[in-house]
Amino acid sequence: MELKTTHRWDLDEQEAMELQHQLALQVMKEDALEPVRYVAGVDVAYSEQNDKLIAGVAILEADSLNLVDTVMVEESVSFPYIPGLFSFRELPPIMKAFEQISILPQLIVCDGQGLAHPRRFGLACHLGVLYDMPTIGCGKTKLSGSYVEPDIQRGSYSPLMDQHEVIGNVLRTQDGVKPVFVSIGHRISLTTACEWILKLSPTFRLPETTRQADQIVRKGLKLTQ
DNA sequence: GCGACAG
DNA sequence: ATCTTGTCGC
Repeated sequence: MELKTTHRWDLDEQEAMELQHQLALQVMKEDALEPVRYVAGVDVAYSEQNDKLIAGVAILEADSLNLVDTVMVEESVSFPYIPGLFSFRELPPIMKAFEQISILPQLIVCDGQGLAHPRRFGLACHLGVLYDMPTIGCGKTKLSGSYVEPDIQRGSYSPLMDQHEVIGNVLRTQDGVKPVFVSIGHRISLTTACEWILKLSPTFRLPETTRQADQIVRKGLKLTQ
């Protein structure tokens, strides 16, 4: 995949936050998707043994959820883990992985937040804006916002609020299972994003895109150790 | 000062 | 995220 904009990664904490404020203005919150034939899932694992990040991309056929392509990339850590600046640590290896995919997806599901971020610019927004592609953030825990527990049935959800602003949905993907935190990344509406996460999670708590990407990086982690 | 804090 | 064993439940 080709970048529309050049982007510096050698920033300090202050510069990174300022860049987030600037890029957040480019986030498109409405549906602007092509028909989705392929969906991508991304995940990153960390090896503290050699201080390396392993990024994995899984491409799934949207209707069957069959895995049609996988890519794995290993890279040295170049940015510390700071809540709120997550993308500056994980995006370099992720984008390196996307350079190697053989099938272009029309939608990307990220492991982490999108708009549900202190500066409204989580990893999913960052990736979406840089590639100008539809993205969804689907996190296992929340970063910011408050919510009431959604009903126990699959498909139930409640808004994730920051003051009076809806920044995402807390969505139950399986009966009686801990909900996930869904927020838009770029070029998609929150409603459509939740529909996709439900469609991608027919059997387990997390969407198949994330589960497949997670398998890829876990295997890579075993080879490194 | 205290609690919260994506992976 | 990763470090880690067993254990409860479908």
